[in-house]
Amino acid sequence: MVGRLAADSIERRSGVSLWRQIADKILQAIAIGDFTENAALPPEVALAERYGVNRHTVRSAIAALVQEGVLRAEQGRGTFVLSRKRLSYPIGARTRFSTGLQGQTSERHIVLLASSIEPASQRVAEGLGLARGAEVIRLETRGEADGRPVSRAAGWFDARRFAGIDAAMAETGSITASLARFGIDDYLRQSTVLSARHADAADLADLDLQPGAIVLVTVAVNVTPDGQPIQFSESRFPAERVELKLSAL
Amino acid sequence: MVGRLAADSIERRSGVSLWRQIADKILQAIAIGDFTENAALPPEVALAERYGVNRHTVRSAIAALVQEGVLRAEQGRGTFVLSRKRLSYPIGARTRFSTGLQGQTSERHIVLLASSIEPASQRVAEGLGLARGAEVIRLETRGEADGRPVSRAAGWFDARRFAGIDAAMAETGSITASLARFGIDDYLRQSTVLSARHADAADLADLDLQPGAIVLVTVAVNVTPDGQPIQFSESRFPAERVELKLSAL
DNA sequence: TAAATTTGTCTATTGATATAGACAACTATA
DNA sequence: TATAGTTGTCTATATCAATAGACAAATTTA
Repeated sequence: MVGRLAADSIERRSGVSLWRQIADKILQAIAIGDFTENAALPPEVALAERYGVNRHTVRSAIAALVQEGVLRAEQGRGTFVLSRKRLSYPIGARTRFSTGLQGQTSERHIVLLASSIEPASQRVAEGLGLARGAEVIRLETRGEADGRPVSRAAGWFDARRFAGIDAAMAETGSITASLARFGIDDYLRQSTVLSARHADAADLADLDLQPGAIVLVTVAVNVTPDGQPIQFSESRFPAERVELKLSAL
Repeated sequence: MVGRLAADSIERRSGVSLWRQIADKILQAIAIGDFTENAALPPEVALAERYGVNRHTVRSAIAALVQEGVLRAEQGRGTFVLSRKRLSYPIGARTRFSTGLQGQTSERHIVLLASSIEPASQRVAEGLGLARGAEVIRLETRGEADGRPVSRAAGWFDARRFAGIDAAMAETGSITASLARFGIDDYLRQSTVLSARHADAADLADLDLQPGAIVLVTVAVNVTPDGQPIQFSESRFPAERVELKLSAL
């Protein structure tokens, strides 16, 4: 089934280099739990044989993962798994950043990277039920768990209703707490649309990824319990570090 | 924003070739609605300039998408968009294949590709609440909409409780209808875990993809209204043709 | 009809990717 | 202390990916 390391399947002249494909497979095997932390990877020659490629090609894949901080290679001994399994990020009616990751990480927080006021684009206006061009506040945030970026999000709010939410966010470091200042005690996830793509230059910088990585993208609308839209957001998650757990369905 | 064609961001020596990255971006722009059906793409020289690559590199990307049936190039005239937007596949408490795609496609159905009886693997046993190694029935299916594959799934059922569900599935072409024969009138999605990866050889064949494509993967458990697990499943969706809409949370 | 625009084809060159083989350096173990 | 097993480095070669330039072929527009 999905991505056991035993899998055959390497595609030539696909536009994705063999070393990147093999790196992907190793990452997947780790995420799935085929290798626990500190476990030794099979030796390079064995991997090369398994995938039907040259040993040097396997070495390129391993070099990329060492660079990425996932593996550690020791001459004469072997190559070992450093990283933990993927975080399981919950998405449901009451998705909240920090509560969802409890138990999986010792530390997590949201950093406000930037904020601005801008006219609403077509899709933001639709999501928030505003006229196109109406003023909205945009908050750019990054979610971090144990010091590693696990999400990068842009959130839009009606500028008239939520004037000053940028300052509140900077102060509290929490969307939930910031909304509470505007009398929003509870909010629900109304809709979420999910897609995946290759990371672009912005993703690489924002999420500290290596080129060629895959990102999961969610576009969501949060509403008050009576259905009034309050937040439109687009979030990006590194597929190699995060899986999305759809809960409370 | 996500993948406006205006975006800069092409990564060199990433292990993903420039032509594949550009093909991805064009696909995304189409999916997002930047190009409607039959619309003309910008000329090759303009695309080359926009992405900062040679015209021949853009041509490689276009050639791949022509091969894929997404674009049509006409000498002297231009390059045109053939394919429709991505399907929006709903996932929620009551996810059903054919009801969910109503209105988006004129035709849709599930094909039973294979079935077998096998001992439950660790994760299947966990999902179904069975002992590891207990007999389970595996159904391999493909979802098609307007003749194009939009999903590829494996579903596992307790072999004792659902003996003969493979025949029922072959006959009815519907999981819901097959379960009804065993007295299951209603079932709910208990959990869904979502990830993304590069397509492997099996995905390419199963979903009729070109090498280098991305697949979304869901692993889910369906339960009866009183919480009894009845189905464990793993589904793969071509990210270029399908987005997942998380609904009714 | 002429000019401008656009895709198609060809040649040539450079750099990244992948293969092949040999051997050094380091570690663990018989 | 050999020996086997493993990662690290080097050279060489072939193929793919990307750049560069020129011109042909088809279509649209002035």
